[in-house]
Amino acid sequence: MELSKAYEPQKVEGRIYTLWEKSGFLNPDKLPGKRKKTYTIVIPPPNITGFLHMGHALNATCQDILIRWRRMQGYKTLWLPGTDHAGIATQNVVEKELKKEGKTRFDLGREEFIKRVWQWKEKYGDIILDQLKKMGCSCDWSRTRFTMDKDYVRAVEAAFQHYYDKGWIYKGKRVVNWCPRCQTSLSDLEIEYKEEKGNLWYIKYPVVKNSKSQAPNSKQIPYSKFQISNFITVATTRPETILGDRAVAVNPKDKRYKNLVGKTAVLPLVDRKLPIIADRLVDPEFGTGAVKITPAHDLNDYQISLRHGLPMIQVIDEQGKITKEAPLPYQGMRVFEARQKIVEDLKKLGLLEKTEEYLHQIPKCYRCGTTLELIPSEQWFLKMGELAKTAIEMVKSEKVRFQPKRWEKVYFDWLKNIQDWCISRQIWWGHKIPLKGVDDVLDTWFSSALWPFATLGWPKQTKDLKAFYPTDVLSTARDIINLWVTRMIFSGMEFMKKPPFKNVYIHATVLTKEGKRMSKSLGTGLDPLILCDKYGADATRFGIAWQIMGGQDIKFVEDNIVMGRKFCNKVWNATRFVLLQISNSKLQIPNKFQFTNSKLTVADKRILKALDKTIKAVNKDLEGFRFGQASRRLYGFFWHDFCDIYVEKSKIQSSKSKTEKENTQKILLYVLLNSLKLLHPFIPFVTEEIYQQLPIKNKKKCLMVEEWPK
RNA sequence: GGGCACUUAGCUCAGUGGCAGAGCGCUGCACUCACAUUGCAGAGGUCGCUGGUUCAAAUCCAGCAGUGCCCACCA
Repeated sequence: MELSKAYEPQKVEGRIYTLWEKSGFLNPDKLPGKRKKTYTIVIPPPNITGFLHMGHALNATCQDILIRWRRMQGYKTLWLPGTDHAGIATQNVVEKELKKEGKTRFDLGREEFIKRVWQWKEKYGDIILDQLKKMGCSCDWSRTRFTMDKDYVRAVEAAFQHYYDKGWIYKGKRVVNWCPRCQTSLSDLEIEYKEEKGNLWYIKYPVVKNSKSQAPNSKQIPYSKFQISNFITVATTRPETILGDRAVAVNPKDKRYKNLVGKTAVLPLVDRKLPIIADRLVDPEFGTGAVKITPAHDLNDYQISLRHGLPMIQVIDEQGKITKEAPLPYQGMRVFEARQKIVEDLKKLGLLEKTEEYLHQIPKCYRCGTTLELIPSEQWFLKMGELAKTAIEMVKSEKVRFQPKRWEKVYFDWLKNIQDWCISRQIWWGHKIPLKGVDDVLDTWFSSALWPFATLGWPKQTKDLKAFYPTDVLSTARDIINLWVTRMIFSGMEFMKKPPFKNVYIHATVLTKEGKRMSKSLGTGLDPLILCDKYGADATRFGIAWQIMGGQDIKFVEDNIVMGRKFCNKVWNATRFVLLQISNSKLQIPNKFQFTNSKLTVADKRILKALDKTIKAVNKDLEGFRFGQASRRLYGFFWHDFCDIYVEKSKIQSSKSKTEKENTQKILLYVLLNSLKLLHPFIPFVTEEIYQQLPIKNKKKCLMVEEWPK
């Protein structure tokens, strides 16, 4: 047999992936041998709008290394793939398409629009899964799931019903984050804050003259029907919301305003009476120490309003426009427009004391970037009390372990201050809330929360569910610890009475060389498939794995992929050398014991010992999710111990006896074969290709199902 | 405002108490040799700064400076 002079991944990868698919070994039920213990990973389902980015590539590499390693160790391994319908994200993409045709989703109507989304899904939804194949991922494609499959819909309905029957789902009018563009409420976790320059406006509110007192300086002012005595100044970043004001609040300990508490202020432009109240939430250090209270459009103010029994007035609607509750001149104006006019009007009345520049965090929709409004709205909520308690307990008792451990803190901090989960969304693409007369759909994460067991057939008690639940590892990004991981944990406990996984591996974030976030919109993204084309999928995987050190973020440099490519070529060529040394007739793979009684040279003993040490160390590394250490160890062993030292020494044969020469040949083949096995989880294509071409007798059908070295 | 990380060679990073390391890049030499995607040799570092603990500190402790990320109701 003949290997080309250099390894050419383009000629190999497609063919080898087909070999794996045809072998059936991606499916745990078709793996050879008796396999009692299972090892399961469910993939974090990428959005159907998604394309593979470096984060996916890294996560896919980690998961595939683990799965291939365990598969070779004799586990019944399942890596279950799938995609998420990603409510808002997908709806937005399809809406953008419609926009090109000059249409909105309302032109089509709900039913027609959803049809459109399904068409889109059928056409593009699986692209990202094909990209995972290019990376060499050994998922069981026969079990691919989608969060809106018929069976999955049943799981979502069953889960909803369960919570409903328990009385944990309720309807409530709350001030929620609202995206005027997506026309839906959003949960706290779906907000992104962006720092923007704004102003802090200081506005003078007249104070009504106490009817009993005879203050000499009281007067009637032209713009108010009330007699006023003096003014109280409040500071605000959003003057347009004054239209919805219901009170002015100060801190109860603030001496400056002691006399004013209990009196009444007048809301400029509206001429509404506002009680002046005291509440501990008011920070006397900020602004003037007096704050306007707008219960309908601010979360703090809403809290305060509950304590003081203040009613809401909604002055901003779902479109982000001023409502009819406001005075006529402002009605129908967009928020920003109204802001400018109100500031002008206040200035004219001499009620604008001053304006300061102010840098603050503006809430944005994490899907479309539109500035969010806070508006009161009827929504469905899921009570979090018991569920949160269970979730905390699972991690505290170490039934679920975070890896690295420090991410526990993010998890606990969120759960300890948790609010009830707003599970309704006013979009069209998603799971309809299974109640009569409700058009809302469920938050995407409600269905994602069921992923580890709904994909295995729940609520039916399937064979798969019994065999593969709970899973072993969840490997995911840190930014969805609370959006997703937390919710899977309490859902798993609620419906399966067991946590959905034993380990949560929070992988590194891939940054640019400059330490910035990789993002498509900023043009700082890097397409892993381009790297695969340029250097090969193995090189890309190895280069990525090389950089995964202790969960530290990775400033990505291509240099490591170059290293990966060189390494694959080295493995290829070392094989060529070994094959030249051994005879052409098919050889039996030497077993370890054959060496123990033979006459071994110092070099022989050294390489065998080094191999042994490497096997043990790599196992330990992988058990601890230390992918970088494992790849460096394998690299060092193969390139230096094996190629530079042992192979080079083997070339000097003149002084050797016949036995020694035979030993050398056996050891070359033995070490090579074991190296291929050890390297296979990291660089599966090249090692499989070589294995397929090795002229040895007792071969398995694929290296993928060879026995892991012991 | 709170939290979590990070700072070591030109670049990207290992090393967590005992002679400063890797990959990439760079310099020189070597292609009838498995591999020039190679081999051999080499240059390159006050381990962010200041103190402390120790026989011994890149490593442990304290403080400072800088960078990044996350959370948060300061209007």
